[in-house]
Amino acid sequence: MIKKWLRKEISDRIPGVGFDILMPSEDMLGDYSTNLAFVLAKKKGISPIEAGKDLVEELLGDKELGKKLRKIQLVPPGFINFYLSEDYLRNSLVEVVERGEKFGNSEPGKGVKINLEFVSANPTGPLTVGNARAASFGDTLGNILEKTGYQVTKEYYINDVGNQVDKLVESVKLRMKELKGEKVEFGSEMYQGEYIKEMAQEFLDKKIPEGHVRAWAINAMIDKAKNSSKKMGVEFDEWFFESKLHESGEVEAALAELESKGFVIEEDGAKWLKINNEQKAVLVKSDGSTTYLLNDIAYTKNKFGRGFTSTINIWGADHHGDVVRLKTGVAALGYDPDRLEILLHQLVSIKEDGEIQKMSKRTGRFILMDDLLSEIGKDAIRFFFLSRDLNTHMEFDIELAKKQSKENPVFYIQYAHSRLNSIFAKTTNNQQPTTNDLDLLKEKEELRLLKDLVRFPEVVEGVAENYQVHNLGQYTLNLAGDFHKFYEKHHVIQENDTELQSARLLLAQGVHTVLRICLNLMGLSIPEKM
RNA sequence: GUCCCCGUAGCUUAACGGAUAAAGCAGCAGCCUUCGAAGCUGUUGAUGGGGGUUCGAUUCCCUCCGGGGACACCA
Repeated sequence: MIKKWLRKEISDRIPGVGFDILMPSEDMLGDYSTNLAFVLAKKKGISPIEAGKDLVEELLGDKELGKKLRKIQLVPPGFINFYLSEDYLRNSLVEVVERGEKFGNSEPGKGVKINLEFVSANPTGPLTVGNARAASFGDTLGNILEKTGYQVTKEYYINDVGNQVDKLVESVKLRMKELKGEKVEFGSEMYQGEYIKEMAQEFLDKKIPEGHVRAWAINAMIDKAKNSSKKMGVEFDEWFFESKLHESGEVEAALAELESKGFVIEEDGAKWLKINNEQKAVLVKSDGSTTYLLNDIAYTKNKFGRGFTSTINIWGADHHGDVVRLKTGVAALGYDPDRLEILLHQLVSIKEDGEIQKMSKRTGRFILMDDLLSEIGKDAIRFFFLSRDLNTHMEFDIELAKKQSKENPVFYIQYAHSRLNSIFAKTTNNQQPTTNDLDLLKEKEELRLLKDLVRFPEVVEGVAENYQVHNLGQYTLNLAGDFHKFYEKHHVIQENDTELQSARLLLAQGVHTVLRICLNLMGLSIPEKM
């Protein structure tokens, strides 16, 4: 990890100064650089060039540094640029190939248990595009956290209690009556989707007694969710039922604890959680039933009780108002609210006839994850979501998405991987790459690829810290692009130069390895041929 | 009314407060007699408006404009 190493080398020499290690976009400007001279200049009241001079001279005098760096330069307006030595880059390639799929594994998360909760859609309808966004993101974030040493449990919370499920059950029962020929009023507050009718028909065929419709309906919805998730390439470790919290008395216990600690006020026959001087939120309704808030507080306590160091919840942005409430509740129970991290993703809306429509399970207006999967495919969907920031607002135009799926950059990445396979398949003259002739790797495109590979562990650790999962997608695209450029210009297979072929084969293996790791982290398939 | 998010090239998106704002698609001009043209090369083209902080602002602050979302005894 060059970045950390540089930071240490610098701060050891100049303690007490805050600075950044940057990665310039232009090769000319170095592989890494620092703005330290600007910071120092300000502190001392001198020019950045003046301020950086001593440090650069000191660094240049250090022979140890010279093993990794070939050049250190102080350039106007005051950046200090570092250039990696070619030998260092070549030697790193050996590590990539030797570690294989484990390359980039690290341990900042060692011993930390994370509960990563995502999708958690109400079991009242099929999963939709919005859920696909959370699924793609959550699954990949989990994979990356695991690669950096965290122990991750991917969890799906099922709200199998409350108004919404009651309505679902009611809707199914009504449709069943309707199918039996009874005249029913099917109000607009009922769930309108076709799947309700299908369930009703199925339950009639199976002669499910009315008293069991509830359990059957919930189970059917969960099965649907499991199925869709699986097709998206997401396997949850834990499906957690809200009803469990009620049955075990954990909800009541949480309430009692909040009350005893003085955070609960009673008003209008309901019980409220004090948020601050102006705000309060209902915990127990006047009819005695509990709200999602109290349930969620009990749920979070339950997670901590299960030994998780922290919990990361991925929610749609429409729940942003709930963040403060839940954190307040959790803090009231005496937990550090920072142990509860809530990531919000902006909503995915549907564009229909040029109009933006809000998706709603109740009205039956939504794009299903399953439809998307069959029309566009898992890889294109996942990469579509993974290459965008969570804060990006998306208007999903399914026609456009279908058109664009053929041009989805994911194929660009997979193609690079297939091309590598072709190369390996052609080198049947059983030549195994050796590490002897790596000096032969000196073309611009080769060095570019080496730098990409060296940077990979930093990208992974970066995402594990800042949750900017799309950085990985961007990195992978970049790596694939650099490989395509190399491929056009230089040949791996060299009939008359076995040393060069050997060196390039090793480079090809390095790229192949990292591409596979990236594709796996993002849950994308790895076609050997295309 | 209060709060959150967004506004970057014709379109979809990038850019820890850093250097000449980066890609893909679309457009234009080229490249298949050597590992796969799902590729490569060249080219046109952008930070919504106005202030401020800073050595330096797409990024932070204020304001205006435009868009999305939340402000329930629904979850």
